[in-house]
Amino acid sequence: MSHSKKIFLIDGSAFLYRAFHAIRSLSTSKGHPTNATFGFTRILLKLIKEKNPEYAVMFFDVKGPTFRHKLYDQYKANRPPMPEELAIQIPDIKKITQALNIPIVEKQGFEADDLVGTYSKIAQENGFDVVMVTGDKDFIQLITDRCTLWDPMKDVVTDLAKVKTDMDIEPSQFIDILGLAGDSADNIPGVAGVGPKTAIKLISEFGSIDNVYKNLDSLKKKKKLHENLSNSKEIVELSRELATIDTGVLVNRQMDDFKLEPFDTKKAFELFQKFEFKALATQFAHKADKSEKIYKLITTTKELEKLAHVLENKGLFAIDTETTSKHPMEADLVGISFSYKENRGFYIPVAHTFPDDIEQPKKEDILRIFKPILENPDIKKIGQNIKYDFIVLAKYGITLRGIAFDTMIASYLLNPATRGHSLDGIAMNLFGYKTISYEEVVGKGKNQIGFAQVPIKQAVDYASEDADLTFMAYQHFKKLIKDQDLADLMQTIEIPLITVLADMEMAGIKVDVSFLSYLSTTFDAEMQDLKKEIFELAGEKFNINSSQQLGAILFEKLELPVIKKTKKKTGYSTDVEVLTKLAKEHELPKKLLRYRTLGKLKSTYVDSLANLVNKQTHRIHTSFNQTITVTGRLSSSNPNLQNIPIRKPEGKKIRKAFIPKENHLLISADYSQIELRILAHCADDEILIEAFNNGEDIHTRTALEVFEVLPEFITDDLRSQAKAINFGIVYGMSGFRLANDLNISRKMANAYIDNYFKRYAGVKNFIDKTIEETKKTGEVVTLFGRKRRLDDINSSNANVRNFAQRAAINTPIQGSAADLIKIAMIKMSKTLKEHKMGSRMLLSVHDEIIFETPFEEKDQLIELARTVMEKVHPLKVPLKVNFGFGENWAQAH
DNA sequence: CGTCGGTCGTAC
DNA sequence: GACGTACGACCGACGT
Repeated sequence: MSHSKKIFLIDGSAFLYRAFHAIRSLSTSKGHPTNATFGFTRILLKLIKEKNPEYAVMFFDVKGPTFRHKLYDQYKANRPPMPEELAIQIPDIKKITQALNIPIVEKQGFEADDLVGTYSKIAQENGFDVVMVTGDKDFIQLITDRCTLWDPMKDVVTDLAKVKTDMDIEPSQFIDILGLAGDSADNIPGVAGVGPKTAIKLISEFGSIDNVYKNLDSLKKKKKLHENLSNSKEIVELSRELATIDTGVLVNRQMDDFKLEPFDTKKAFELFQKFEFKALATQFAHKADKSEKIYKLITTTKELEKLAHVLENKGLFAIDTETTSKHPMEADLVGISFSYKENRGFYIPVAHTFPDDIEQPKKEDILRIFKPILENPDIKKIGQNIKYDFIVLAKYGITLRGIAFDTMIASYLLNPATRGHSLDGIAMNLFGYKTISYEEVVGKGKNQIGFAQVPIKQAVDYASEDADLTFMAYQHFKKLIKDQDLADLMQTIEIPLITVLADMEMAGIKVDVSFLSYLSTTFDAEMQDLKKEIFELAGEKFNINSSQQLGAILFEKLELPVIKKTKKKTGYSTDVEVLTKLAKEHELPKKLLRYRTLGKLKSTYVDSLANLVNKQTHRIHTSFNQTITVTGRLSSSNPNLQNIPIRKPEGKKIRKAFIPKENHLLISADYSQIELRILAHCADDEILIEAFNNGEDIHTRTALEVFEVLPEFITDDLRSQAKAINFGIVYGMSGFRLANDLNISRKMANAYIDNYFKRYAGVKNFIDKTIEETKKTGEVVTLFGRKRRLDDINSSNANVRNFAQRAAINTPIQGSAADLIKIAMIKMSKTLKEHKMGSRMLLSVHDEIIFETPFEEKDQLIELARTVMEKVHPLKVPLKVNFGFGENWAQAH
């Protein structure tokens, strides 16, 4: 077997364009386009991965005229100039090529093609096999038994044999084909009426252009062709010359210059970070130098005391707990790690069950030694999602005090639009550091073990690293948070909120399990009946929960009218709107609607709630997530207690299952129209402010203004239409949507909106100003300085841009409301403690707080909560809180 | 057998 | 195309 060396000659310029057009839009969060860069990088990595080249070189065109322009002034004259979006990516692309250590060659006055041709020749003379990496057919002329063509995007190889069989020509004859056919992309004319097919036929028949013209007479039968050829002799010569790739460019590089070096991983990583190629960045993350890290296992009493002493003296450290569950209310402590300095970490095993010969310290000793420090508010603690650690430690009688910073929250505040603020991700982003993954330690799938079963030696590295990186991330984030003016928001709202939420999660809420099981049974009974009837109506059994199968029954078998398609156009829509319309003409959709309602309630609420009741507390402990939403709202999960039904009677039954503990009431405190009040404040709108100051019904007032009728003519229907308009304003509504909602014509809906903006001129002005400002700064800000970047507001895509515009209106309103209720919760928590109340806050549902209050405290609680919540922060309009109470959540509302 | 996108429906 | 913010159940395609 011969082992001649192989070199890859890459036509970089061709790939620029192909990558640019293959990926339509991609850009960094700051709006810098990266579509071409990404596509280019992908091709390059594919090449390297699949072909593992020993030698390679990348060629680019150089701006400016080439010898072809001198031959023919119209050369490439029809080409539009390179799009600006692409031009600005070229330096990026070159940087990446350099980081991957692919040599770049360019030469003034020549195209990449000519350099490929020249080096192809030189390489072969030096005994190399050559692969020309390009999608451009012109290169066929260069193919030899030692030189092939590879199109990496289509993964097609063209070699000598293929040229011969497919076209029945020698590669060198391909130039003559181009000469006859021309190339519209390069504005090379060729012969009129002769395209690639005719050209191939002619050349394969006659051998060359010369011979075609020598034998022109034999084509006389084909009159038109004969005529065109006769008229084009000069042009054909020119075209042929233009299509000829120059293989004799004067160049000065040696083959050895193209021997590849390993990637500059660090540089590549940094570039991928910069361009926000997350998967690639992860792939290129340099394993940071772990040798400088010192992680220590702490087991003896002496060591425990020494560590405690050091932590106390430092006055600031990161803490992380290892446990048996990711749900803190279910979790038992397995170990604790600390770090007070970068690259240092300490791990205290508490309850490992892996049988190794390391003796673990006694739990009582650990708690005794560390409790004073952990509970000392003057010793500052840093955590990554420290609410979790707070709850775990609370189970061991430790109240974590002095929480000063949470890296997860910092990451969130810096960019709330990012999904996920895990320590792994943060370490990657800040330091390009790849952490030991949780899976690496505990395995995954069915082989997964609990952290307690992890050998202590392994746990030391994993757990210490978490504390260490938390500390390091803190140092970085602290500065970033300050620089971005987020420190106030962090210190006065988000950090104090952590323990408030932890208390609420620990408190949980009691549920009437037997009532839930009764609901489950009755829902199920009705569903079974409906199911039978639906199958009879359909004439067959099918999966009712499958919208796809349902669509087939409704629209194909029963031939009901198709109202709308699903978004992806994959099928028929079967949502409520559609089924409600169909219900008028057929029983099946009617029954199905009922089935859906019950099924939803049963599976999403009744049954799943019953499963989430804690075995020890007999209550449901949701998680309030502080780092999820883009606007600053909280979210709730496991279960989500923020979307328990209320609007329809069957749904409302589920709220009856949420009950207070004995001798207590549930009290709901609900901000009235908080978002519209914030709008009134931000927009400084005369009518809105006046209406709220006078305590008017805001929807009625809107009806008066928009419909221009006298108060005595405002019907319930008009009021509810006005309500829809008010909602729409906050969400950045379109006439289309309003028309749909109100079942009126689009014209009418637009007229309402026009009228609204005429009357509420402050609101109109606020919307215009907000969008204008967002265009300049690229971000929106809430009353308390919470930020959300909206770079899409300058997008050239109207859909994307409109979306950003609506978000620009909604975010300050929704986000400021979130700020306010968070402050109210913090103040309420403090107030309840100061007054030594038996009442507890249990839940928060965006504009509502739920309390569990001893019977005798009811009036006091309401009075306190009213004061705290209504006076939470002065606005240009008063804040109003409505209270409800009762022996279940349905009554309290 | 897990993952993930699509569809649907619940809340504020 | 067409109103903001969430969570989650279920299906079905796809990959291991």
